[in-house]
Amino acid sequence: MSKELTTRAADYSQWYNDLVIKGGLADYSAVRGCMVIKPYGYALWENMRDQLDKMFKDTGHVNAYFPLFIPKSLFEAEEKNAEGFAKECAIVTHYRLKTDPNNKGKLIVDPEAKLEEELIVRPTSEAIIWNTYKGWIQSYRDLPLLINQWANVVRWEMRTRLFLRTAEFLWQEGHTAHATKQEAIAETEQMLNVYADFVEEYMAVPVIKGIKTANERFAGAEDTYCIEALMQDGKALQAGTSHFLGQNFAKAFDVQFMNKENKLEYVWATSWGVSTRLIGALIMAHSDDQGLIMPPKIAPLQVVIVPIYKGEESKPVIDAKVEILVKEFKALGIRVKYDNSDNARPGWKFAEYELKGVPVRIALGMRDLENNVVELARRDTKEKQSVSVDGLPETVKKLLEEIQRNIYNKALAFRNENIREANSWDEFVKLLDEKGGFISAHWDGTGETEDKIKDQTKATIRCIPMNNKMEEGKCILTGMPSGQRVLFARAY
RNA sequence: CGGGAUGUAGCGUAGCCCGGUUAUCGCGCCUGGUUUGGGACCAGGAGGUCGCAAGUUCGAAUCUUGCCAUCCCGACCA
Repeated sequence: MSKELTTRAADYSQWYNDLVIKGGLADYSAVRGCMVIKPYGYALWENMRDQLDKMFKDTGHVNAYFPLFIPKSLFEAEEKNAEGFAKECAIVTHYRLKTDPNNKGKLIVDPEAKLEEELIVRPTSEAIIWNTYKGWIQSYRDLPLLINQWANVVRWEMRTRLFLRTAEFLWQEGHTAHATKQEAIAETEQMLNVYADFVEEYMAVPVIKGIKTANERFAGAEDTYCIEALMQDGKALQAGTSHFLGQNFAKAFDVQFMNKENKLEYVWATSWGVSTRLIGALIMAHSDDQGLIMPPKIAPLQVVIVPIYKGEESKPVIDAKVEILVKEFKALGIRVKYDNSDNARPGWKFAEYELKGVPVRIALGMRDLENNVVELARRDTKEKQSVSVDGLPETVKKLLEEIQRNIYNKALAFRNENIREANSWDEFVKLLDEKGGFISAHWDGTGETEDKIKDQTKATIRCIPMNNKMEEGKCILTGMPSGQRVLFARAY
């Protein structure tokens, strides 16, 4: 099997596709715009999901599950939200097939099985959830309601890309209800921080926390908070969003509660989500021309051990030694695989596990055993060293931590090098075309100007950074006064 | 959804323009052997709805039409 990878310099998009496919994360499917997540990719998602799930629960949330289908009348209740998603909805109109009388063996939609009311396949679940919450919330004592669901959603995208934008994808969506505006805003901010902590600490991808402009805001939200990451090609990627929904959904679905003063009030809402898109961010933030680079904390496999044997008699000796090591690794909670399969030689295995991004590789043969050492190779720097077998699990544990730090620091340095200030339109355009990355610039605060900049350069305002420095200046396009810089970038 | 490209064994491909024996080659796979410190070698072998469906023809991988999927560019997009 040819495992030649396209290089980043030759064709960045193709490089990305090659990593996803040849790295065994996902496959194309027979369904337009939908992909198959393969076991290796799904194991990565499971590790991400499990950690996030723990963090959600640590902040007081519980999981539930709501239906895939949403009656059209519910879907349209919150107008802005419905409008925002209308163009990308899949709709169920019938509930039965029948044999084609004119073409035996083929099926057609039974025209007599038309639904009274069409069902929308959820692009997000606010509608069905708020319709349900109406029945669950009567008093301030029922609040806050802090629920998350792990689910699939469907958005009928015109153009899809593996993990980054597919018609169906996996995600989690948190939907909370609160008695006060302040509490809902605090929740929105808290979950943004949870996302940022997760992405930085576990995925080793540095993010910028910020607030979206009105143009980029979630349909139906009062405010959308986001974390933005930078990819190696200089394009930004929205890695997660957290929305303060105000009372928009409470009013649309008539969700009121009795407060302590015995007065009816509409509840305050938030929603927040991250998706399998994060896997795309992970790939594009760290990987190189040899393949994927997995951050140890969420890598499906942290360590692979490859035996190097000469003749049949040495194999059992190495197997026996490794068996002990594997037990020790597992005792320390290290995800390890011993690949003693006989159908590939060591060199082939080395290349294969580099492609898959396994953080640490251990090779050992008789020569090593005699000297009580192994060859320890790290994926991020490709460095190899000979280390003692004594205390090896601890050595590896420390190395995994070091790799996690290193790839984060590398991504952070790259991100920081690629935030540049622009003080004129010419400079802005030049930076965008020649360097990419985030461009920090003044903007007059209007949607019109933002649209014009987007039309002319394809750059959008990624966010207004949190705790942004206030600074008088002039909008790079219109010259109108501006009180702070915002971050522009071309984005995925 | 518009423009461009692609689809032949698990992967990568030749053949297609100009229709005509048994569809080419490499990798991988299976068997046996030799091997194993950076993508091993020898010998033998298996594997094909030529993306799908109609049509033209004595005859279609090759020509025509429709459809499906993928990639790139655009439009679109929390």
